[in-house]
Amino acid sequence: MNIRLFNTLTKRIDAFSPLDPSRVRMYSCGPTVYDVAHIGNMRAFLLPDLLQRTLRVVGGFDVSWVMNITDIDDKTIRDSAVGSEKWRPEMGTQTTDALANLKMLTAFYAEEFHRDLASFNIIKEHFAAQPLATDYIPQMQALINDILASGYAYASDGSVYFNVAAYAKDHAYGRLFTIDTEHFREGVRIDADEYDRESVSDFVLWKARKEGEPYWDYNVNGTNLPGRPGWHIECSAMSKDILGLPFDIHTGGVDLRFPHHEDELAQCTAGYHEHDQATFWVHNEFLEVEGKKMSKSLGNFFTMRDLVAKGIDPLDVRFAMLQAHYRTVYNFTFDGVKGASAARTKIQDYIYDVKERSTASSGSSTLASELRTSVFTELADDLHTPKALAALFSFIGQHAASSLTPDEASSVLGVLSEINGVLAVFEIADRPVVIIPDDVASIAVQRWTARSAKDWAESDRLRAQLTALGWTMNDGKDSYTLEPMA
RNA sequence: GGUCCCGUGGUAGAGUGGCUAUACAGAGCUCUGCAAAAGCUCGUACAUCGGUUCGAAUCCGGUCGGGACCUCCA
Repeated sequence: MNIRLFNTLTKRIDAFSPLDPSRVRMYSCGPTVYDVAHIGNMRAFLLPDLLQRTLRVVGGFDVSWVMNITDIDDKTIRDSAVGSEKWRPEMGTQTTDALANLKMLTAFYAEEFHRDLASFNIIKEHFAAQPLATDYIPQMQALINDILASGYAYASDGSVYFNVAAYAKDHAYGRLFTIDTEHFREGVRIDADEYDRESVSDFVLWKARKEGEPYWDYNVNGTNLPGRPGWHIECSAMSKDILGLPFDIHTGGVDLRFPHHEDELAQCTAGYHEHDQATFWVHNEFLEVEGKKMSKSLGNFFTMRDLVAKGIDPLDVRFAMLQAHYRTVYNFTFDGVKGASAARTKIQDYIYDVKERSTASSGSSTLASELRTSVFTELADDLHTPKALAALFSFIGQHAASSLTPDEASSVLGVLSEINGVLAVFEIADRPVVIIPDDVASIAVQRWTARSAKDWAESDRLRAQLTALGWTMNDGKDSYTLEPMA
């Protein structure tokens, strides 16, 4: 099925097709590993996951998905410095080697990051690579050299800056973001002591070493400029090295459109002489919590760990996020997650029921292909997950599991499995076997006997006992089932 | 200061110039000894004030509110 995507570069929904028909190459801006992921981060990681899954399952493409890990920046340096309050014993023992300290801190949070991704069913097998910025320093330095050679950068006090004005004379700057040059930065406070650059809009490619910070030597025309890479250069160099330019899709949060992505693009044009770093740029909107911007000061800032500690299943959060389109602000609420949990359970139960009715065969049926088409059409339309879920619910409402023939059940199950290949919030499996404790089982037997004898008083007494033990007894026509109460 | 986006029922969240989103929660009904499950039905919605129109929640403008970017930020 053909996939359409909103492209920030063209500012409209375009039909997608990969440059190389054999595979889609996709790069996602990943986390800066100085802390555990919050739910806003999770939404940003959910978008590329949904996208790559949709490309595979709905589009039928092979996907090479790369998500970088930024392990060198102001925050990771700050938090890994000797004497940092953020240092935790689990990270190891700090030494006078600043780079080693940085590596310990970032390795610790990278590990946490992988755990958070896994809890969201974003699985490592889907990644072609998860490169660390510090492993690509030579490539970054080479790119900066190329940009210098092109005349779009200058060195100043040991740092190297990108010259936006010079670049803008020859190339479009502001392709992903409409820059209002008339009022650019008017009224915006600028840290006066921070820069030696020629223009406030110039951005740093290489930052001069500060005492006590990790650094790499960098030979520029015979002069050593010890320092570290700027943030934007990391993604340009890694995406080119791993995927090659231009590649198909670049993803990130809306906040990255400018300056991060705009600058990545400019660097690739200036240094690699590629007009397009990527042909499609896809950005997810932010989320709010209870209608307000998530912030620590408002007390509505939640990490995945916070939610898990509250007893929330991360997959319920994933499901809740699927109910909103990725390009709209999503209002995260605890009631919403509770509702999402109920809704997810309903579909999961349906899947169990269908599985029970299905045969081993995996044929096709009109019903199944209707379901497939209705859901896939929505996913193919700029990842419209809310409509995809609505289509799924409508199908379930119209086709109770009990109404399906075994062959239909088999084919429907196959389609549900395909759908779950994108949504990734269900399990396609037999209903888990409930382990019934002996005392519960024996009371149930007694109650069934009493009930069969129409001894309602005794029957109700025993039901109360089961309820007290946390079990619900469901009376059927000829038999009963027991299930633990939620 | 500039440039944008959004404001839908108890909640989350689609969509559309006149025709059921969907889900959760709630109410009623059916089925049941009772219950559970399941099925059926239902409810008060489109921030506000004007304008355009035969007709607007949907288009235009003002107001109020939330948010984004211009500055590290998913």
